[in-house]
Amino acid sequence: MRRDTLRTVYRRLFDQHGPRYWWPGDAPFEVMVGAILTQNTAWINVERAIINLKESDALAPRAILDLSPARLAQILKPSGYFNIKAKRLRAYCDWYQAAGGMTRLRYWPTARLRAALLAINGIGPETADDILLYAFHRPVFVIDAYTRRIFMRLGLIAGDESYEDLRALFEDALAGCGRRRDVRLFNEYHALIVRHGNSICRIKPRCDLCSLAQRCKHIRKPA
DNA sequence: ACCCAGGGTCATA
DNA sequence: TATGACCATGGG
Repeated sequence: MRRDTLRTVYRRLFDQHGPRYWWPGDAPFEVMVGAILTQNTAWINVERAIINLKESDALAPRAILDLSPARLAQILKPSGYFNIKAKRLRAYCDWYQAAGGMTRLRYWPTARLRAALLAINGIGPETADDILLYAFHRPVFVIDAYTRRIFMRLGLIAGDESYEDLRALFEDALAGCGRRRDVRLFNEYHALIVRHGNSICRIKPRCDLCSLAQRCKHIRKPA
């Protein structure tokens, strides 16, 4: 994929939606929790679960580990898949705390950090990359379902590439402006993709971005 | 009454 | 390695 193509798409998205100021939520640990809870789930429901955690005074690894599995599941209920997610969140906290939290992990090189995240049960490539980019500020490009859909519709990818192939594709094409700027760009780019996939592209048959290419197909099939 | 959402794992073939 | 079942709530 050409660098200027990706930058053109970025500019279109940015002009259309403006800056996103991601990740929604503040502290790194809250980002991590959100990344796990948002798996195949609407963000609004994740927010409710995070509010529950805050109200239970449990938005911290130690506090989460102190909760019973049943109690944690109850707190996570609005985010769906609550039994699975309780287990995954607990597994994450186990690792996070054993590793010494941010004060230690911030010195880990990205490759090691990524491998460690992927080794946790319930943390797949997208969740790991969300955490790497938005909590650890590492220059990693997050690939999600929207990324595939939008760029497939633009005719820029086939759509059946592996996660790693796509990630390398985007990173290689976009990186190289310095670590700090790469992180900033990857952050905004993924946030814009989600924003776009979330509303406009789903509602309007042909949005401005999609008319970049002629192959704009609807997400919904005609009834 | 559908469809789907900012995925990931596990069991089969 | 490649599909399919499964997890589950809430909004449109």
